[in-house]
Amino acid sequence: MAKGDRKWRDRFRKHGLRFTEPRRVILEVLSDTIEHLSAEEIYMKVHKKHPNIGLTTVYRNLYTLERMGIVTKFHFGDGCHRYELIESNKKPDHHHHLVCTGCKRIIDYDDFMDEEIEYIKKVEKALSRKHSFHITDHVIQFYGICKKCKAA
Amino acid sequence: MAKGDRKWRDRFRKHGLRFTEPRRVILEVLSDTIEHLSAEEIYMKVHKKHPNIGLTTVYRNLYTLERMGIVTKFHFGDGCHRYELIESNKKPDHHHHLVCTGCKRIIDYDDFMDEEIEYIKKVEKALSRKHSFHITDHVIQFYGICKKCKAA
DNA sequence: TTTCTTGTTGATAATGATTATCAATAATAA
DNA sequence: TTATTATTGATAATCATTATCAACAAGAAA
Ligand SMILES: [Mn+2]
Ligand SMILES: [Mn+2]
Ligand SMILES: [Zn+2]
Ligand SMILES: [Zn+2]
Repeated sequence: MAKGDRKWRDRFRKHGLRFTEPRRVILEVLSDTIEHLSAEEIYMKVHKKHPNIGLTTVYRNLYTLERMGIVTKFHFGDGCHRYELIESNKKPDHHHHLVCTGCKRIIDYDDFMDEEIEYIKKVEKALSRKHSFHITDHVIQFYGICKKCKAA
Repeated sequence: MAKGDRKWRDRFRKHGLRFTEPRRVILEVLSDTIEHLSAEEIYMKVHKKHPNIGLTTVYRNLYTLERMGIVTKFHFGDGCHRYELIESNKKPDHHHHLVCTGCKRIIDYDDFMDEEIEYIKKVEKALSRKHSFHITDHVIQFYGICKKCKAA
């Protein structure tokens, strides 16, 4: 087992789960990309090097990874869910999205997070108080037209 | 034709479309609710008084209404889309959402819009500049546990 | 090691939401 | 009236996602 895999192994173990080959490969695919892949797309990448791993297994494990807090599932308005590693060395940790309604490109950003975090904290506090609502998460997405689509 | 319907009629006409009975009924259902209904749920309400109107027609017209800028389609994480009149006398005009992950309740809010609008404007401007991205819309949703679910 | 228990997988079938087809019908224009 | 075009409802089809289930593999117990 590769060195870095030890960490994953332990993490799965803590949940009473096993660190299997399909899981390793799925995590590899997610770690290697900057994109926001759908289950199908992840499956295709997995399939190239490991044609024996099935689509069902991909779906199942994405759900597992979600429950473990390793990946997040998004919905950007095309007909499917898209997955992203929560901690990746290819992306900012917590970030929001710009979604181009033209070409469906998704842009990660975290460069105005100071203001955003401040705002979010404020709103969360006020909303929690007013509606007795315990906020655990949020989704912030801006839709519009990207550079390339504007030019075209 | 009822008085208020004249306005709708004209609005459809401007798009080269006709103000039909199914469309009238769908708009009626959307106007009368405070909820965030799915196509299926809208169909059920429509069906009660007009059993001849089909589900396909509901879907088709929701799409039409969306393109006309009369309704918005949301996705709150359960398996379907939910529709809301953009201008309603039962709801704040532009608003954001609190989504309870326990009971799936959706709470509209617009009571911190001053801060939010200010923040959104700022971020939009900065993002537009930095990524040459023309922002036309946004989605802001807070997820968490509502009052009732907390108590239970 | 052998056995036992339990998590995991892949193939397949099933589901559920949404769309495409298409012939019949209704509204508008000519 | 006639011609044109929009709309509808029934039906079948699609697409993403889940449920089933028997075969398999990892880890624990003996
Ligand atoms: Mn992202
Ligand atoms: Mn709402
Ligand atoms: Zn684009
Ligand atoms: Zn709740």
